[in-house]
Amino acid sequence: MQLSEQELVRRDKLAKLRALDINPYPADLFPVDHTSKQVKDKFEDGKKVIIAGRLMSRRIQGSASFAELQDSAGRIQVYFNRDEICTGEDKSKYNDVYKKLLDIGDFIGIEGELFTTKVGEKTVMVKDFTLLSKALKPLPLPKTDGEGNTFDEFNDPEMRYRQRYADLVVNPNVKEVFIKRTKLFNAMREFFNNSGYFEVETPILQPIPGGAAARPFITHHNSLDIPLYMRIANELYLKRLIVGGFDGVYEFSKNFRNEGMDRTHNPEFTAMEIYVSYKDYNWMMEFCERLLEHCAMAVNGTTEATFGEHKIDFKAPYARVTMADSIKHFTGFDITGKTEAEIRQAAKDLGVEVDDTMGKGKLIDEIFGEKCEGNYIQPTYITDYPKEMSPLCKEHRDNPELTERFELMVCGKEIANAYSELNDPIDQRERFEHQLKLAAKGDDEATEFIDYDFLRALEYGMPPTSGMGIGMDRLIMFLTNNQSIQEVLFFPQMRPEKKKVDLSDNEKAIFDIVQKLPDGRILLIELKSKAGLSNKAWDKGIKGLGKHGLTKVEKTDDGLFVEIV
RNA sequence: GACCAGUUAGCUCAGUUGGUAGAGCAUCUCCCUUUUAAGGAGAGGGUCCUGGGUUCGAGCCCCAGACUGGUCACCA
Repeated sequence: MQLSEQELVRRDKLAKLRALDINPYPADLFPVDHTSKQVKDKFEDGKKVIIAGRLMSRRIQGSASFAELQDSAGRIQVYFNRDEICTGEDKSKYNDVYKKLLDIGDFIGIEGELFTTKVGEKTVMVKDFTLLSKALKPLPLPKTDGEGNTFDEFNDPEMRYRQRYADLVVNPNVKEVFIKRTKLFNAMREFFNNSGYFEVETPILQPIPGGAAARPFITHHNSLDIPLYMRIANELYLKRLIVGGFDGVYEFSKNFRNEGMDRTHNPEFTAMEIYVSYKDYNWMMEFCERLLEHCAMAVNGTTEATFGEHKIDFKAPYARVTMADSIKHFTGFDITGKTEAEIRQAAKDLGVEVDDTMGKGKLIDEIFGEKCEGNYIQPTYITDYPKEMSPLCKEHRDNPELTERFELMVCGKEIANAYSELNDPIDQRERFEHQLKLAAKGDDEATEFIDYDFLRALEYGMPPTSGMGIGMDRLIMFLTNNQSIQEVLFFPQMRPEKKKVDLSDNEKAIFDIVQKLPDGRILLIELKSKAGLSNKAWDKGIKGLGKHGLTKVEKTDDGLFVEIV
């Protein structure tokens, strides 16, 4: 492993600390009694506090120094004064340990007294300090001035996502996003629990990946010798629980889809699904808007949110538009009562790309996606989707071509999807079979598995039920104004980091020659001609060997020599 | 999958027609007892993403590749 100069310096300091009999990684608990925030909130001159955290900045002025300590709650200024820390003759704890052997990033514990500086900064006067953990790698440390301008921000997305731990230490706004994420989950859970619904866990490893159409991750169970799939949705399992007699069940479900990755898609993501018996989708719309209003308040303290250029308001109620009305409004074309051929022609006339594998439902969805979806900025329910694209949804009570389904659109993106759930087992079986036909025809969005156990459950009888799924990652993106899903996942999926090759071919070729020399030493010119490499290859090779510390070039009066180190 | 952009010191970034690789912060040494992007003086630190090619000479030009970001395509 190649260490940078700064890393070597820190390892050297580690050794010096040990030589002074200071354990850089002590086992003892440190009796912290205040956070940085508590120090500031309950500030009293002269109060004794014990705090701990990372040393994040230092301004050393000879025998006194100001520094900043960062803990989970923020930062607090601390003041190191030589004569306060070293009350006797021996000043080495300040002069050597503090000034020379501590670094930015180290965890230290401090016992001190509160005071206010001449410029009015609440500060902890250090009476004694303890090294709690030495940092061997320098943090990518941004600086912020008095006006909040940040300099040298650690902002390379690749580095930030690969080293989220460093990102969280140096970018406080990143931590804020994840705090809000957890607040969202807590608020939603609280809302459901207060409504009397029951949080459950259902299988992640499923023999049949149902409840959605997506390519699953496949794995294999050795003892059973069967394929298993990582769930793409949990819908069919939650419905089984409604069959089993629960009134309302919900689950925060990590789902896995083996599809493309981009700004809004990660292979694993979190959906919340809830099913409530004896309700329909109209009730669910009312429930959903109350839920989101509650969550927005809990996360941001207001129902309003900014997303990119848009101001959105989660205050209930939300507009409701049927899909047919929406298409009519934005295209002038009325899909009501039209045949598949007529709709296909209309799509072509509107410039929407369609092909012959698309059924009626898919065609309507394409038109909606292309011409309408993007227009809904404020939360809006789009209702009454075509039957063909909703195989788990109950037929509309007034129109057999439609389903009782809504999606909630925000900023042109879907964040919730809900049905009056289909509970007619015979209809459900026919819909599944129809999906199989669509899949055979080439529709890659059609489900190609039939879950017969789920059909058996329905045959025992499922009460009328409304269910809803919410994309939690998307929702938190809206609530924190992040355009990328990677910003709201601690550890977004990345390609593995490339492993460094030990020696390149050029380096090997040259090193082989050097190794075979009787005295391990040769004129550089001679070695170059023996290697027979192109100028560039030679240059790269010999420099590379030097870097790896395998050979060195020595200049003497007789010329340049290469020798083995 | 396609196209565009990027990859240079620990971090953020410059880098001239192709001619000894730079700055700020960080690091190291010295000075400094109420500073706050502290200050002053000095020093060290580089696989210019990788591999080929052109050239007397490549961070820069050409080819291939890796990774990242963006846009599009895909995505119940």
